[in-house]
Amino acid sequence: MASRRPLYQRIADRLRADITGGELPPGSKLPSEAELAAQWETTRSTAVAGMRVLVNEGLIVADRPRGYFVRRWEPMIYRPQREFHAPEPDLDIFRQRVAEEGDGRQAGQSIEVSIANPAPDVRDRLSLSEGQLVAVRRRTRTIGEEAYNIQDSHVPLNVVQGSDWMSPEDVARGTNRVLGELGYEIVKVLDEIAVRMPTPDEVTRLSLGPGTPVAEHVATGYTMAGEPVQVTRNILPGDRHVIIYERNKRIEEG
Amino acid sequence: MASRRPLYQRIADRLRADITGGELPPGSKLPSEAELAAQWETTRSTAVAGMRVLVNEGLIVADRPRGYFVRRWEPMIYRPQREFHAPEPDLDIFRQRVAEEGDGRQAGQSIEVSIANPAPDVRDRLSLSEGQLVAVRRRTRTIGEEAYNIQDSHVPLNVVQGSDWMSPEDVARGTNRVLGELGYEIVKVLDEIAVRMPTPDEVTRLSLGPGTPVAEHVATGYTMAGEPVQVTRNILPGDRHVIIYERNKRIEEG
DNA sequence: AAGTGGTCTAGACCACGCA
DNA sequence: GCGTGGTCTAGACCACTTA
Repeated sequence: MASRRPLYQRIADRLRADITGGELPPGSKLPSEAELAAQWETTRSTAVAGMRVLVNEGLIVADRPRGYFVRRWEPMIYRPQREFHAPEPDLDIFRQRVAEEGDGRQAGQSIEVSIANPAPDVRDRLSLSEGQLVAVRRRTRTIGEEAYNIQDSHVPLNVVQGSDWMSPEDVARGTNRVLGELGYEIVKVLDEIAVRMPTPDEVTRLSLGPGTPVAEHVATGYTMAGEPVQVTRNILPGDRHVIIYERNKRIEEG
Repeated sequence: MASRRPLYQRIADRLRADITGGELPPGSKLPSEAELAAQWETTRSTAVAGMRVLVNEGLIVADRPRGYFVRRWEPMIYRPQREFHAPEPDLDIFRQRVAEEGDGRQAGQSIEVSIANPAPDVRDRLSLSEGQLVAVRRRTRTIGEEAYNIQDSHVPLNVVQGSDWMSPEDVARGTNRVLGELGYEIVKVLDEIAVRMPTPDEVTRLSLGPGTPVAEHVATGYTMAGEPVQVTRNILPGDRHVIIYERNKRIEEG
């Protein structure tokens, strides 16, 4: 019997089918909890449980007190590879996208620089000994009021102390070039991408809705000598980014 | 006042702090719902709501009727780049990992081949016209009884019809080499990685717990002539994979 | 048999934004 | 003021596993 399936899940199943099937396109309004309770001859609590399933799947959002709506999906392109070439590559895509939309929202970023004890995973990746400090460059990219992603770069303090790397402003020539000028040109990068649910801190900083996972992209930059000099952690909300790479066979085999 | 924060969230906050702070290490048992309700002088329903928060964050799992436990995190390395060189690269890592664990679980895979109408996004990426069919090679990798990831490869039917590509067995020399032998050597690959919550179908196929996001990795392979010949979609559960890339500056600029 | 989480009922009061 | 979702209470019955 299919009716062994709990009622709140059957409610969710039905609405999910309507959404993926196109009967309820992105942006459209769903029945209210009270209406659903009536339709299914149950209480509001059970209807609430059904809606919660879809919210946690990232399919719908509650816009109180207007109601539930089918979520829109408009990801931005994210290309880790480009960062080698242009100083602020995806910020360009970023601005371009907003310009295209013409909705008056401004793309921007804010930068903070500080000195800190590295987190254990950063210390590991930079092969630092206990007590060694790092400079941290924290950048938040925004569109309108909304934060789009967070990037934290970490470099051993002795490498960048007193340089432009620590300027809390946009460095036009790119911070990687600054590292090069300091004698620490990055020639190899290791990218690690993990997928997880956000921490509560990330939820507030990125104003994430429930059911929105994040990609955590950690790029470790190495010098010619094979020494790690920079660890950059990007937090990318899943509903706003697609990560893109290109690979060429001949080059990789060369 | 901090007590403006809903009670069920304060319950979740407290337990989350104990988990991330190390007081409740991975694998340890949490209080039962009844115990929590008593401790916080509320009803079980509210305690349930608190636990649901942590479950949806992927921090804990309910192992009924034993109780709630802090989730363990043991990801596998996933390297899209390796696929150019070895035929079954991460399956090796796969087997190695299981061997290391020595827990008797067998790593394996099952393969199914079929002919189908391509999904719209696959048709797009392969630049097919309406009505053109594709061959689909669907592979599920397992450890013990548990599915670890799903891979669906799509190639225009006329390219691989009658070849080994369509054999529903492990092709030792690799399916990419088969494509090469057929005159469609892949020399460039575009990787797209999206992050989202799983569909109900994926939840059952991969036996995913709640609060587990997935990475959807779509690799489109191009021939020397720049024509797309193969679209491979990998679904990677977030709790079991870390995606790794390596980039070299000199090569990329060459 | 006891204890666990899973589901469900039938209510209640609240903050919020819109008409 | 009204309808929305957000939260909460005080119960209930169930399936399942372990002791």
